[in-house]
Amino acid sequence: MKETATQILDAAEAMMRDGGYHAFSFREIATKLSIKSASVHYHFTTKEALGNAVTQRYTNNFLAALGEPQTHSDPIDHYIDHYIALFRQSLEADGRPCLCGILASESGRLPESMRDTLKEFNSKNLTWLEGSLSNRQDWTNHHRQEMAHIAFSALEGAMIFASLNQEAGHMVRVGDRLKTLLAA
Amino acid sequence: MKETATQILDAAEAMMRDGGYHAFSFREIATKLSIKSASVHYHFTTKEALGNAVTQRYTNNFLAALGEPQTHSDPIDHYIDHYIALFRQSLEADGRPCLCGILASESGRLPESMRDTLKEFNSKNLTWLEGSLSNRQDWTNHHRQEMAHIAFSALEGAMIFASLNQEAGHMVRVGDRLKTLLAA
DNA sequence: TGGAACCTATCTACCACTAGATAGATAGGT
DNA sequence: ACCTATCTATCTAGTGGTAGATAGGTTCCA
Repeated sequence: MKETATQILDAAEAMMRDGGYHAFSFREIATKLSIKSASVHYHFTTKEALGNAVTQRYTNNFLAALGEPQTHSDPIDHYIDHYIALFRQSLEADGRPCLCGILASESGRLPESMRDTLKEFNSKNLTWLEGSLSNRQDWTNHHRQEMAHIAFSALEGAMIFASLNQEAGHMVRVGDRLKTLLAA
Repeated sequence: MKETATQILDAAEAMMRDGGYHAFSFREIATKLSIKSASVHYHFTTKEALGNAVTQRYTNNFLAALGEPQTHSDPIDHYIDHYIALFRQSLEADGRPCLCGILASESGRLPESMRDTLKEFNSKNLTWLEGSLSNRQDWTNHHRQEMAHIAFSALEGAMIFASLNQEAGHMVRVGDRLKTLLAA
């Protein structure tokens, strides 16, 4: 059996990816794990602390799965496939979109500390994407940056769209088309 | 002075665009308008009703501002500029992103009726975009559809990203680059 | 005088969070 | 080997506060 703290993180992540930070409660997590909400507070003192823990774990997992783009010299398709596959997996594994996209969209009512974590997720993703485009030497730095922004935005947007329609296919099509745009 | 019902819709829309459906309350709206929460219930019986009213008004305003793309024969830049300008305005007017993007991202915990309204917003936007691409006769229907999907997803994603960073510039850059991609 | 708009007062259910207790495991000293 | 102290993880019971919602009264204008 997994550690309780891990189970709490898992449950909170699932709920946050369903409806964001404001759509879950300690009680709901407790009920799901057949413990009391006080026990959830034992592991994570405040809701903000739990939210940050979930977001940080998600970010770390995501970045770890990305790896370092600079160390390879594969063709660009390889990176883009890899990147898109991660987003796709996130959605197809349990029908829930990327945590950080969801949280970013309610950033206006999020604790400051969580906004910082989200900004880090975004900037690290962009850095990775820009790095993976570095072997497109026919592009200027500025162009690479912009294309990275487009790719990231489009994937986040597509995932949200796909989750509303419960249709991972949309995500896949946008991803494929994006790949041809970036590798063309 | 505006009608109370309209003021309620305005306040609710602002709050929903800050943090989504779960991040505002009748009491909060009442306080902002210096009335009591019971009076808000007089105008909108349930939260779901208010949420739907806000979403439907937003959708209608947005679609009305879009107009009918088929009736013109302007170059493609015109449509895209027009479309992007709407998203941009939404963000720059009050620093808040598109309502429907935010709500879509918490669709997992939204009343069914609101999900339907959101799907309508999305499909009508895509129809409009596809229509505006119809004078790209060098593209197949399928290609036009995919490019419309990409454009829509990228703009929604970019807006969410921009709102997190309080930086409308990002939105603008993605929009411009997108335009060149569609008009190229 | 009747109805629209708003009120007071209240309800039930839930929220995040805390205090205090307890069972069970672990560790250290004698 | 036993005792003591501490730690972990959970509990019960409760805090003050807020959620959405409602019944019934007041005000005011046409």
